[in-house]
Amino acid sequence: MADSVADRLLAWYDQHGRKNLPWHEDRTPYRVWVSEIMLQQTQVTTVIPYYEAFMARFPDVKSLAEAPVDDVLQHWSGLGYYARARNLQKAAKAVMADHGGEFPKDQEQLEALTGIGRSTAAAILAQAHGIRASILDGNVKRVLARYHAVHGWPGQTAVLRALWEHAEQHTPHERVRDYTQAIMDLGAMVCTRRKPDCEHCPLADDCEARAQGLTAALPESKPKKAKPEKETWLLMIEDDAGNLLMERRPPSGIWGGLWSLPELDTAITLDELPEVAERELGIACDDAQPLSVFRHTFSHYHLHIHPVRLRHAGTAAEMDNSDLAWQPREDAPTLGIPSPIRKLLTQPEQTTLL
DNA sequence: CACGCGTGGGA
DNA sequence: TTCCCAAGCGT
Repeated sequence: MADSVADRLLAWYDQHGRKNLPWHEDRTPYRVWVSEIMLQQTQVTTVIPYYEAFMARFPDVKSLAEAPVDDVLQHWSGLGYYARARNLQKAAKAVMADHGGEFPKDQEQLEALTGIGRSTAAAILAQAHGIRASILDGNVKRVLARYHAVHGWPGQTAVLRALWEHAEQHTPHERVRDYTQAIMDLGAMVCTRRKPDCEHCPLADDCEARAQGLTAALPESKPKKAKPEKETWLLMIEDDAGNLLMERRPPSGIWGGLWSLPELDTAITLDELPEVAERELGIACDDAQPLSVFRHTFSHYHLHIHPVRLRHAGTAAEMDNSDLAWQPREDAPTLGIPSPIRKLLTQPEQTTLL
């Protein structure tokens, strides 16, 4: 009989595993936690520079808890899934208020923190404390779905239950920290979604998917729907000094909590625009000019964006509305701004024409 | 439970 | 150009 899955993964990890990622040094619960949240649905190479900057600005839970939310969102700007950033700070405040500034070493209490689910809680326990806990991220799901030839899409309850069961069965009692990293690394480096490198896989000998010729077919993926087309109108209101009017988006929905251009979700004529802007925003403007329409693709839909330029005569006064702010067009470094909007502001001529 | 939530890179 | 995906979680 071959060595256990854990033994083979650990031996492979010693030879080939990733050990020099930024969050591998000084594995405090805080540093592990921030890395795990950033890495949710986000690739390692994307995360690295964000992680470095975030840690420099917010070196510990206390600094994160006490920071202005716009400061946190600014450091998340471009990473996507912005609820993660808001939840991160909410959890940091809870750690300060309810746990004396120390992360609980308990799965249940970790999961009670906003944004920490079963897998992230386990990762913190295993990586920061070496406590035996099982993770099940996309990499592990793929490895286990193939090794055990689990059919069905991982969103299905029965499939998820089976995968969690396998994950817990394989988790060793020793070297949990390395094992957790090892099985993720195998999924990321060998047992990849496309073109898996089975020749160099330590689990190939008794991999069920390999034996049955199902490697490419597993894990199965959810049947997808066509992306709907949506439309929106964005107001680029500029004053005489070249400042643009920005508006904070509502906390839920796309780009929640970030700063963007004032938005209208219904078409209106250019003639009506100044009146609507005055009524909705309290800003007097004129000279409405349509710019080139462009299309931005999100995960679940396409968005046709109609930018309209408006002029605000005079220089902007202080706003009494905290969800509106005048910002220089070139750089708005203290605010979290979504990438497509940032692009529109800084290089409007380079946006794709329709 | 199904869906909403972003972005940049690769095929 | 277009599609798909990558260290999930909240609702």
